[in-house]
Amino acid sequence: MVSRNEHLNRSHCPLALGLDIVGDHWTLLIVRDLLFGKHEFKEFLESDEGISSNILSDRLNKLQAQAVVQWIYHPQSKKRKLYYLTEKGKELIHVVVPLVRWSLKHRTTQVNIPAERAALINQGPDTFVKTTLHALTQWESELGVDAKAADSRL
Amino acid sequence: MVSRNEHLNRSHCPLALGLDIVGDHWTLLIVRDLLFGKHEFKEFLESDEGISSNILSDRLNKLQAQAVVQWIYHPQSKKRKLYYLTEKGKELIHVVVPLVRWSLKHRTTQVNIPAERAALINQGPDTFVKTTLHALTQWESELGVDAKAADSRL
DNA sequence: GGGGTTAATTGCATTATGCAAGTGAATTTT
DNA sequence: AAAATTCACTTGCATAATGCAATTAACCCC
Repeated sequence: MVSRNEHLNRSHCPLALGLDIVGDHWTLLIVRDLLFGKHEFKEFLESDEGISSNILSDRLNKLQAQAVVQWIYHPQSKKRKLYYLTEKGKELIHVVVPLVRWSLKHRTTQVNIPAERAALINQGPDTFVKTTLHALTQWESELGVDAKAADSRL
Repeated sequence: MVSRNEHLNRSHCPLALGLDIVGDHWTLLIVRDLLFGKHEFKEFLESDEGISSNILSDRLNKLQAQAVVQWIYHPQSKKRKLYYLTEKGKELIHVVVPLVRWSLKHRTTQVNIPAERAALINQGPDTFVKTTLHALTQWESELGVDAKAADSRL
């Protein structure tokens, strides 16, 4: 497994602790996919970002270790895993949305957002957050998952 | 200079673009110091995080290239530089604060925050943002700096 | 039981980071 | 005005993380 030093010299500043979890190029992109309804390894791999499978595997492990992500087996197949965000993970939406808003406001290059999502963003950040989280809760109840439960595997 | 690939395969998702700028271990910690009134190379070096001088130098250059940071000479000395946040840079406070809040809410380890800052945080995020930004504007007017101006060096 | 899927893991080249030491210009001290 | 010190970097080098392609192992489907 690829290992990331979480830097022993680090202060105990909460920002530094947060950055130990999400302060890299890939982690929040995976969280974004999870927020927007992707659940499988293959789906993350095939997203436009072009993440490679070893990095994806490493980040999913680290997110599990931080209780941001959990998974269950696909109900129809033991070889497929369905990853999902815990409550802690879902709350990262409050970090992701401001970063997206900052990026949109100050970008110098072209950006592409799915039309449906752009429409939702235009209804304001609060509606966007509420709608996005509601869709996840919906998925959880269909799959019989409890995102609040502690992971017995940890 | 240390160089960071901004990953040519990247999608044009605004989150990915934002992460190309702030998606690493150090950048937001430097922004935090700038938000809280630090201005000199030496001050960043001496912060509790223990950043090394080559990385600090590299990140300050990248932040300047992204128009997040600018600098002027210290009014009393040509060998000292005073770094400061542009408007674009100051708006990163809307990313930093939610990440700190997330971290405080979900931390498993002890954190240390300066007493004065903890008191300010407890007045709520909006007051915290307002007070922090007001202090920066204050500094700017004392130094005769215009954070809104485009940097002619770019 | 052969072929295809899915979720990884492995090997290896490239890139980034961490640390110590060094540089050079600008100030301060003597 | 010479020497020492401060400040903002740079350089060299060992170590760690990343990117990419290829491979593996378990599972499912027929």
